[in-house]
Amino acid sequence: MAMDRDQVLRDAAALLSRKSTATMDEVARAAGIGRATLHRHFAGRDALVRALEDLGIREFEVAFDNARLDEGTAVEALRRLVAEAEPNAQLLAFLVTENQLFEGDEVNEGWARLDARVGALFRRGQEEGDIRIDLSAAWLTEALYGLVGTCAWAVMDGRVAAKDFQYMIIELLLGGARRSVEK
Amino acid sequence: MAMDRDQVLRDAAALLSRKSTATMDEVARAAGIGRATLHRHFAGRDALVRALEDLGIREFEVAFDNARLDEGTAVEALRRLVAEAEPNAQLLAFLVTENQLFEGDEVNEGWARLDARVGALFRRGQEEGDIRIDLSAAWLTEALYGLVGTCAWAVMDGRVAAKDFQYMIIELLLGGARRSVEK
DNA sequence: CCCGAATGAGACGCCCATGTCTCATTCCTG
DNA sequence: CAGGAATGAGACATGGGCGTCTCATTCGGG
Repeated sequence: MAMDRDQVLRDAAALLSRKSTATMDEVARAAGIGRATLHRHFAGRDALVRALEDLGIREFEVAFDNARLDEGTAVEALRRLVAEAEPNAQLLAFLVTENQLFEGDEVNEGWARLDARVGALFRRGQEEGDIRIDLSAAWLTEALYGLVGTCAWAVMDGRVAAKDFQYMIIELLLGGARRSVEK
Repeated sequence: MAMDRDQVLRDAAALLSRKSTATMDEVARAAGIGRATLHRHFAGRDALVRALEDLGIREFEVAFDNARLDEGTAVEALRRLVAEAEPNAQLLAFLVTENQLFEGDEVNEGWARLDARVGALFRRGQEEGDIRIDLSAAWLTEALYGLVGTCAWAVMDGRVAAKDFQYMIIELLLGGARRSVEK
């Protein structure tokens, strides 16, 4: 029928990224379907959020695959990763803040997988001597998520130009704000 | 009487930082007062959040003052700023995510003042030649907030040691993750 | 010591989002 | 073209949090 589960999830993500308290009715309208239909496919709001979580994890698994994190230097891989993640930055921003709600109870294992891949990437960079070892891989992982989410918000609010998304994140994350004579 | 408005706000902030959906009843219990008393002092949940916003802005105004943003180099001032902001990092993390809800309607002007001060600090650093000019002051401001919030979450989740708070933020923000031969 | 103000506990009623259900309609399928 | 499945719109009951109120109790100033 007209109902495309993944498209509905994407529409829901687009709305909830901006207004995390949106009603099921608002989500349904945003997706162009009836509230009843929304409930037929997602047992409830909770199930919808879980589905969004699954979608996000799937998207980022793919993004990670496309970024070929194992090829080239870790720095190069990181650049590719940010580029691949950009289309789903809003979804990430939503899920990161939403996850604060899941207080320990049954956190989706997918996040651990993603964390592990990002963490491994930073560790590889550290072993190769390209990434500082005084900043833990765990923190760099969190910081990457945080910066992506922050930049996604900044773009939505018009404080950062959309075209600068990748540059702002990568340059700050890798090079920092301080101006150095020679890197 | 026993009711200390500011202390109640601090208790509320401590709880809401961890569980942003906490009930008015939970907030009251966390503050050690009755729900009725809480309502007597704050017209409603919305008023409570606004009061928290005011508290946060006041705290950061003071933190900014204490950091003496105009003294020394911008980089030094930034270090002092992060140090001064640390005690209120959780509150900032809460307010930053909560502010996403205030969709344009009557945003507290205090944020603009704070933004202006941080932005001016980064611009000063750029003019002095210590801060990169290819990263806009607006983005650096957002990134600072984002990193502080992210690190606060990471500390709460135990992914970053509390004692490393300032170091992780300042070093990443200023120096970036990339290891350079000489700065 | 006394009196007034503030508090805590609880009882309501209200509102809104949720989740379920029905029924007419539309759409695909065979 | 006919039948069945899926959808949309709406009605309905429910729950939970919110806001208000009352009343007994406690605290503190005079």
